[in-house]
Amino acid sequence: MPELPEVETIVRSLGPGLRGRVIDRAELLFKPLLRRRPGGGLAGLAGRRVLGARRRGKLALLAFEGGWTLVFHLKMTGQLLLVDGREAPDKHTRLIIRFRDGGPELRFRDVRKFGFLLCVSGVPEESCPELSSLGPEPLDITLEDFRRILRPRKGRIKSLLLDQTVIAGIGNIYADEILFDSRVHPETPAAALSAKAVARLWGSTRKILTSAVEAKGSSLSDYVDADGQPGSFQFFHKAYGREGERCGRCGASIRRVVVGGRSTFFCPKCQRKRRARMQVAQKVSL
DNA sequence: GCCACTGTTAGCAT
DNA sequence: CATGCTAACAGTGG
Repeated sequence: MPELPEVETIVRSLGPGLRGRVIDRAELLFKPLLRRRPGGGLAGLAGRRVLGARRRGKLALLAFEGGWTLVFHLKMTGQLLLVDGREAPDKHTRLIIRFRDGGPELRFRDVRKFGFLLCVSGVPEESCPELSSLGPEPLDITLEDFRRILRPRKGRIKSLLLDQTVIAGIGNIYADEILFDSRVHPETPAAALSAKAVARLWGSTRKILTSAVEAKGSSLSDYVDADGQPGSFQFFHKAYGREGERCGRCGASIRRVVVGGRSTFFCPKCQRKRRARMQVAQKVSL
């Protein structure tokens, strides 16, 4: 489930262990992993020093001296791990990068083989569409801009939160948690959201993603950080994966439906489609 | 064994 | 263009 909080955690746990080290060689064990190599291929990595690791959307970027960058997408089951080279790699290891100091090596593991790697020379935002097509970062965008990107959209809000060209880094788990927190029904057309609902959605996005980063992400099956440590945000999920359990706010039973082909968990009572109207009616009757 | 399901998204159909 | 569905892969659980 590497979404924004998981990729952020991976990148943070990678930086201190990689910065300043010089590559000896890279061994590509699964050729299709390397989707493009405008920079000339992985052989050219030998002798290059790591400058740092950063994140954009769900992509992890490793920057090297000389303007080279490795861009990883972990998709569903990808892992970036720092491990002792004496440990034998398993059959899911797709790439190994060794360093001249003989210290821990960087391995990319990916059970389902959906992940990919790009090797780029120059500014990656300028040369790869995988980066330039991404929408704004959800933790950087202002409420005003958030309104602006949702207003013209006809689609269902959940599908839009998952659309990386609209906003980058949110996946299925955090979309459900954000919608639950903001009490917005996942199937609400974006254009139909009230100004208040959009403001709550923006606030919940910041709140959920920030606390998920603090908890080092959600570990449900494969995700661990570069040191092999799981995150703990799964213990704080209030909607995702909780079908049939009690809603922590109102006690109703959490439901599972399919929205845009994705499992969607929500509270049918807290997250109503025409909530604003109902509330007015209730207030009046009081 | 078979079928349904899984965190993502590119690519195709509508 | 926007939106919706499926396949790509491997593993797991019923």
